[in-house]
Amino acid sequence: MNLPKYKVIADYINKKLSSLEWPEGFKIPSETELATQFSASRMTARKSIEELVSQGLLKRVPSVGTFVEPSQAQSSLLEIRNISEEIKSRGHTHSMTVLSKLTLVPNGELAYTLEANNKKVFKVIIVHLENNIPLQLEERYVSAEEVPLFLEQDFSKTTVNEYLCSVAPLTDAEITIEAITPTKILKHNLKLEDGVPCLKVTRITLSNGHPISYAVLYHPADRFKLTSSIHLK
Amino acid sequence: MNLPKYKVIADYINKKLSSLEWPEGFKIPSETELATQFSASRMTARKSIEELVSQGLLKRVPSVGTFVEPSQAQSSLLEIRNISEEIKSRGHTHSMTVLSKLTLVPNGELAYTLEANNKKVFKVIIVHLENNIPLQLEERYVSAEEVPLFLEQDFSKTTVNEYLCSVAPLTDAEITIEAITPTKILKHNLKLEDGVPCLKVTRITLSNGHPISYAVLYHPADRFKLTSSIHLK
DNA sequence: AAAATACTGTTGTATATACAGCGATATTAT
DNA sequence: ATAATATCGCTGTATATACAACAGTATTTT
Repeated sequence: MNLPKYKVIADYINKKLSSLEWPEGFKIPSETELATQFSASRMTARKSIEELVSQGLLKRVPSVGTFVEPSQAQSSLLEIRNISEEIKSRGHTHSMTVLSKLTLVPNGELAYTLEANNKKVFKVIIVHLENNIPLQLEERYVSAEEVPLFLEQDFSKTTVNEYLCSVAPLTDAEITIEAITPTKILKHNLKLEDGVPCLKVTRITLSNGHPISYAVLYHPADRFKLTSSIHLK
Repeated sequence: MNLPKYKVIADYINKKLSSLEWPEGFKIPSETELATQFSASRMTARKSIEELVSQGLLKRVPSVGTFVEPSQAQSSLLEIRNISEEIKSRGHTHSMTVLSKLTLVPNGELAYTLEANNKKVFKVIIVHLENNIPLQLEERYVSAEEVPLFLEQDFSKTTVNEYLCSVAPLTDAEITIEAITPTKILKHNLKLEDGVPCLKVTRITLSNGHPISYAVLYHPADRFKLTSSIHLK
């Protein structure tokens, strides 16, 4: 690993925050102090702090100092990935059908988000069924570099996410939720009635700062809701 | 006005973007070009660009250039309540129109979720506009018992959430997200084209274990995405 | 004792500079 | 023609430096 220096400093601060060594309201070392501590220039230390400020973890008060913010509400949106669990918890049967499985070299946005320029990416398309009725179409792209044995798995038995969790620590996720009008193919695969819109959930998953998976999940609007409980601190 | 120079440059870029002079996909001038144009240093021009990148308006591709992103509303899930902040952070104007304001005694599910059997509940319907284009229809039910002075507020100036936050600590939220086909009234109020589905976000907010608000937020699918970054512990 | 003043620490803005990494293009060699 | 090589442009990181603005504290003056 060869992280840039400002990341190193940001990681250091992050650790202090997550360990609560620097609790809510704590005044963290000044830019100058951090700079000398890490033999960096003040501007570099500043950049680290600003990253955390933009994440809402710190707050700056001009002429006074930088302080630890109250910890944010955390969303349990993670449950999205566990469609299998969710179906089983309703006492229904969950099954999967693998529609396709292939290797490609992406270009454009996909290459960019997966940091896979001129590198191989695996793609699978899977339909998740609840009591044999389609509930989700999963279109999944996985970095071949990060997860080389991906295609050898049997995804009618193990879910993609279960497998990914077992081979790499998933550290970050970026989720986008949209409402869309389904394409013809989507309508066919999800056995949709005319006029039923779709929920489209796009999820980019990172493992230690590197993207390993790009998932697009489609749900029929008439059979699916996303729910999440959040405790606000 | 005595704006710092990097703000001046950022405003300049923003103007180019909102006027569509620099359309989606356009490669904007490089850091060096902007710097010389404004007689600033490269680092200052860079700071302007980075501000807009963090707002999702621009995207940088190392060694290649900086490009205009497709304009789409973005919101992190925790900021759902803060649509006003979100719009302002994009340098756009946020305005609200109150469509209706009334008191009712609910029955059925609403009475149940608000724990308001035979009790009064306030209802308001508000349209949120970004640059005078509707971006959200808010249908809000608030427990009269918990927030007795609710209807006396001017919700064309203060958002409902700002007010609720000021009178009660919001501790928990339960969010449901759906895709729906808009009703006629909804189509009219959000000025929707035919065939455009809607994102429907339902949020029940609790204060110390008691529900105080039931909100239904509708967003046009072609103008809005919900995004959320999550750090997985 | 109270008020005015100076000092120190911290963040905010701005510049000039340097080099690394990489994509794209042009040039040269095969 | 093709392949190897060099060059250029652009972003990314890093440093050293300078000054402004302001809060809080210490010191001096009244």
